[in-house]
Parts: sequence; C-alpha cells; structure tokens
Amino acid sequence: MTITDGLGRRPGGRSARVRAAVRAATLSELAEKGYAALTVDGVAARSGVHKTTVYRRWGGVEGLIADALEMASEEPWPIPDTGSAEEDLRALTRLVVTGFTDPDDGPVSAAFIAAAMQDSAAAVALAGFFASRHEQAARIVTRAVARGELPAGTDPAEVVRAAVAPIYYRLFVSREPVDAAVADRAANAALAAARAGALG
Amino acid sequence: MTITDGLGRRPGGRSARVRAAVRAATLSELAEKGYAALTVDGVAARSGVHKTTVYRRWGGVEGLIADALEMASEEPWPIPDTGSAEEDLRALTRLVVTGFTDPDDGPVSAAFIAAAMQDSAAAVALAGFFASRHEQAARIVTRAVARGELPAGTDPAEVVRAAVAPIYYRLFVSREPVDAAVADRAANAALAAARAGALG
DNA sequence: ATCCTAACGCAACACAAGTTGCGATAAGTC
DNA sequence: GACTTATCGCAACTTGTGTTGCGTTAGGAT
Repeated sequence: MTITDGLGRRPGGRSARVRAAVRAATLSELAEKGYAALTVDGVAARSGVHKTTVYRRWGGVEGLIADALEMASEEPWPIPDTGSAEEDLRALTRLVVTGFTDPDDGPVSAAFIAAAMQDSAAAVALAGFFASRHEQAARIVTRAVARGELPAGTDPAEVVRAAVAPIYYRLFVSREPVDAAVADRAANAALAAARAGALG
Repeated sequence: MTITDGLGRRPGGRSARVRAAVRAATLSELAEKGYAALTVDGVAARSGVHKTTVYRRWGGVEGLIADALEMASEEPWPIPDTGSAEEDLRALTRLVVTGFTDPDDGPVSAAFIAAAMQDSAAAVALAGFFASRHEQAARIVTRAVARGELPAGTDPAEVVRAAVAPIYYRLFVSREPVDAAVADRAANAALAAARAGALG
C-alpha cells in the first residue's frame, strides 16, 4: 500500500512515464465508469502498464485513489475575492456544487469520498486534501474579519465548514438533490451564524 | 438485488426465521469487523443460513445493508423535548455524535453511509432513512416556532440539516475528529442562522 | 561505453466472490 | 392428512482479484 511517490531511487524516465500514465488512466476510468467499477485491470489496460506493476507500486484500487488525491490536493483552488463575504461564500458553495454535479469531475470527486470509507490510506489522503482546502478558503473569512464584516475572533475554517457541510450532507448522507439554490442557502446560513458570533 | 421483504408468498415459518437470523448476523458482523470486512460468506456462516440463500434473497453485501437499513429506519428516534430549542438541538447533535463514536453502533452507522456510496439500492434506502429522521427531528423546530423562539416561516428540516451536517462532514468528508464540543457548536450555529431568518 | 540493479513485463498460480442445476424440506391450501 | 410449490441446502462450476517467480528492460553511476 506504500506508494513510491516519485521519491524512489529512480524517479525519472520510465518510472515517471508509468506513473503519469497510470494517474491519467485512473482519472479517465473514474470519470467514465465511477468508483464502483474502477478495477486495477481496467487502469492497467488503459494505461498500457502491466497489471502486476500497478499492484506492486500502488497496492490496489485504494492506492490509485490515494495517489490521484495527493495530486489533486497539490493544485490550487480558485478562491473567489469579490470584496464582500456574502458574495465570496456564495461563489465558494456554488463551486463545490458544480464540482460534484459536473459530469466529468463529479464522479471523480465522489470517488475520493467513497474510497476514504474503505481504506485508511485514502482517508488520510482525503484529510490532507480538505485541510488544504480549508486553509485556502479561510482567506475569505480573514478578509471579511479585517473589513469588519464579521466579528473578531471568528474561526475562519469553521465558517467554511458550516458553509460547505450541508452540500456534502445532501450529496452523500441524506441523498437529497443539490443545486445552486442549496448552495446559496448554505452560504447565507453560515454567514448569519458567523455574524451572530456563533462560529468563534 | 430485489429483496423479498417479508411480503413474499411465504412470509412465515422458515423464511421469517432465515430473514431474522441473517439480519442479526449482518449487524453483528458489521459491529465487529466493519463494512470493509463484511462478506456474504461471513454472515452466512454466522447465521447458519447457506451462502446461496443469502445471494438469492439479498443479492449480495449491499442488499444486506439495504435490508438492515430498512429495519433501522422503522424504529423511532428518541427526539429530545426539553422546552428550549437550544437544549433540544444540542441534545440532538450529541445524539448524532454518540451514534457514530459508540464502539458498537458506530461501525454499523458508518457502514450505511459507505454502502450507499457503491450501491444504488442502499442509496435509496439511506435516503428513506434520513427522510424519516428529518421528519421526526423537525418537531423540535416546529415547537420552537410555536413558542416564538424562532421566526415564523422557518424551514424545520433545513434547521435539522444545518445542525447535523457539520458532524457528518467532519466524520466522512474532511475526516476531522468529532466530540461533544463539535456537537454543541454545530447546534449553536444552526440556531443562530435560524434566529436570523436564514433558514426559511 | 560499460556495468549494476531497480523497475517492469509476463505467465502461471492461488484464492475469494458469485453462479447454476438439482434434490430436499417445509409453508400454505384443499 | 395429502398435495403443491416456494424456499432452502448442497456441491460443482465460472469468474474476477490479487500473488509469486523469473526473465527482460532501461535508469543512473563509474
């Protein structure tokens, strides 16, 4: 299950090509067929890399997800900066909604959540991913506090959590439909709670 | 994957015993080993029912979960009624937290969420389960509105969602630790948002 | 240019998951 | 009590997943 993450003794050349091919194949397979249908044989066939190699370097399906997740957490998130906390939070929650309703990215994002349910390595990778996301999105709140829109002592990450949590809750827990209106309501509720000083 | 849910042509006698034995074995296996280790062979061996029978009636692991979930959604939820919305919501969120941190019930509850990620039948069953939960917990809010604690026009289910969502978010999405303090903060934030009229 | 060996490809294997055909058992009906 | 058939137990089979041993290829160092 340990991934020789490019820091192995031979990071360049063929090994790098193999890794890139497998990563790309994993994302393609996830986008097309979803997590439930993701198999090692599938990504091996698509990537042109042999099945045994994938098992050896990634350990299995969960390892593939963890690797793709690590890659995803490295790329930055386009955090909005409109000048008002209300607009910023709405844009943020809408970004989350579209990230899961998009026919291409949606299945991939959902796969990350699903994989973490079954494998501890994927769970750790997911925790890192969201820690990065919270850190990036916290700037929305710190700016709002600096402008005086929100009370001093407000916990930035907690506002972000309150804003996005209802969306994830509907998507993966209560299994209710999600759209832009849901995003706006979640953003407004988080903002109202923060203004009341309930998120300090 | 279709479960002959006691409404089959022979609901009594042996069939009923088989179903009860399999259901009990499923819950025991989940509590002990968790969802990742739940196998049809395992519940078959524990229940004394043959593997083939389980496959025929439940279809597989996901069917077992869906059946157990259906059973769980029938039994009522001890909704608190302390006289104040603040206390009620706090008790509710703490109930959710203990439901997942309890070493016996926790793995079972988590298994329901995990199963819905992979199987559509389990997803439908989970949606029904939470619809029932929302309906029951909504009374906390309707009572609070009747008492004048919360503004008229407040959406009861939306308050419940806002209160419990951060807990599920931490447990299954951002993978952050959860305790009673988290429960209290989530309840307070939902209450503040509702008082501000952001959950109408 | 040559050597060393990490990393890969390949085939065969081991194991668990799920299926099928058939005979045996016991509900439900008369 | 006798009959019909839904349901279950059983064993053999098929399929998919993951493993192992070994030969081959190609980085990286000298």
